[in-house]
Amino acid sequence: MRFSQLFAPTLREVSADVELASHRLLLRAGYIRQLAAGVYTFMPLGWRVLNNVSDIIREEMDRAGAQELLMPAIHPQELWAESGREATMHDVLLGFKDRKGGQFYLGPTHEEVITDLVRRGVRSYRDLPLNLYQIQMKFRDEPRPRGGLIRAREFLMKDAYSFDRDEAGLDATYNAMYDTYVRIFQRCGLPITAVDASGGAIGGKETKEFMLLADAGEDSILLCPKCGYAANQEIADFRLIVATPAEEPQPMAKVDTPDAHTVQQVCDFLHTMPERLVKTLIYMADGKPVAALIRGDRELNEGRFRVLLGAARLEMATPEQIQQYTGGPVGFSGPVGLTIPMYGDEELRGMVNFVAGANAGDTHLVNVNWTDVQGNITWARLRFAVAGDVCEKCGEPFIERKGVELGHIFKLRYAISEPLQATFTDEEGAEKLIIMGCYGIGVSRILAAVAEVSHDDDGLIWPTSIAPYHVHLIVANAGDEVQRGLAEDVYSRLRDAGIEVLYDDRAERAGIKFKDADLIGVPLQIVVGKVAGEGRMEFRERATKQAEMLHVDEIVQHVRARLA
RNA sequence: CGGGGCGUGGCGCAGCUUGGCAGCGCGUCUGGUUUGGGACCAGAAGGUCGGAGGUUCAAAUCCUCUCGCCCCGACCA
Repeated sequence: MRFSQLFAPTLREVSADVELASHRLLLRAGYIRQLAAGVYTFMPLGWRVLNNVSDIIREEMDRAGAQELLMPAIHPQELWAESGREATMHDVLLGFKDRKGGQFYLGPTHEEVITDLVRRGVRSYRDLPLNLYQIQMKFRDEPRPRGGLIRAREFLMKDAYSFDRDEAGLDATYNAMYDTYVRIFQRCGLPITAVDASGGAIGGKETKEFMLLADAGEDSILLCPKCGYAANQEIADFRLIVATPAEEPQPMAKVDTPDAHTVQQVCDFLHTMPERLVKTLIYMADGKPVAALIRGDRELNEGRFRVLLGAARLEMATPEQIQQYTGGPVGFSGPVGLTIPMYGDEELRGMVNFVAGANAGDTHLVNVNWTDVQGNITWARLRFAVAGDVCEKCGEPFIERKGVELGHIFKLRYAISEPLQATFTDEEGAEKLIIMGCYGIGVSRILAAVAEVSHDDDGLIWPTSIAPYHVHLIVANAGDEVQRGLAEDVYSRLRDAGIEVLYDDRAERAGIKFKDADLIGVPLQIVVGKVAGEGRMEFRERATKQAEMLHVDEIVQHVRARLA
């Protein structure tokens, strides 16, 4: 490709509020342009990288026996109603009505469509197993798109869905996908950490997320430096260490705490610390009120709480509901005198003389002890693990890191096949539900992820496997006949050898071309300049900036050796 | 959803507090000098100041509404 014909408008500067390095550099180097919040164009360079990533994914998926297809992005509302996910995923669904008034959604994911397809096409155990995938734009109305391609509303995704006869079949497919994912990320040059994760709204335990550890990430990951255990904070197990109380219980007392409805306000007012306070959160679990008790400085793990309750829906109570069930306003709830079911975080059992709400306006209780609480409390692990908590397996303190989720493999089991009644007939003639798995990769997010981990002050640095071109050839002075002639010669020799080369033939000053080359980040650079008369040129590596002089006759061989 | 910020030639920004001919840098075009790390000189083109309404002799500037974008936080009591 001749740079003079390439549509890659590079930018010297971008808006000051573009913060992430990946976002800024992809914009500056002309890979992407934003059209609307979380909606981007992939320009020729960006699209080439995306296609290289897609090719790697295809090769590895096909190797694992999966088959590619392409499903519609437009989904009839009825299908989403049938699976029950129109309600649970309502907030992220983007859609429209057609001229007859029919409601459609733009696919945020394709379990419904693929399961509908398979239930119509699969009758017998002889038709299984199946593993079908596609690479396609997904549409999600993210409440807050951010960080460029890291969280977009329209993004390219590889999604695969497996259909097996039984658990053993699903296990085999799941394990094969795990290995496939490891290979894919490795080939993209991404250091990935596979972590235990939660199945989100669908539930289920066997699921792994493939995370890039980076500050730009939105998920919190807990890592054990000793045994290698790694998990999303949503699910991380930890060993509880309860300090034995050194204080004698004091008599409970009521105190006025006007206008103090947050933990911090109460602490400021009473001159105490959040860890001396029991916070009482009122939730509605499938319509019934429950209370979660947690230390003032901790965060409730809602997912864990929901699973503990066995509830399908869990939401915070409204101020009106809190008044109704606790007798007090928001911000003054406490375990003393509460009559709704209470669930306490295990960590609280060792607390003495703590502070809690009095279930009355502008009032808290001090020196509360568990003997003051009449109702029954179910003790359980309710809070999130944090850095410093110790590993369940080996007792080593966790390290906490941010992670960007690039892939997710997940045993769906019957979560979709049951509501959609996707069944098959087994050897004995019995009708059984198909057991499913799903496996996603954020393809466009990989573009950002690689940019995030692989760049320097001058620009991007692509790994050869997904770089838009292999070689960036520059003619320092395009007006010089000798230089020009040699550059053209090198250009055709490289192309004849099947090497993808971006040839900067523009009549620009050399400095501009060097800057653009470093920005764009093609891994190998060749500069034809002053010594062109001797048939020699500079060969250099973008990542290290190391350069050597080579003769035109050895250039193809040399490039090949570097690409191998 | 809550809070904050920003919308001004293609891009990045100043001007707004205190209303009075719309500016700067980059880019673009023309001519010349340059030519290995985002050159220099001279000249030129290019903007209904996001949109609507209002106040005023006069609005980019003040007021109201609205749309868009960015950031922080999201029912944490």
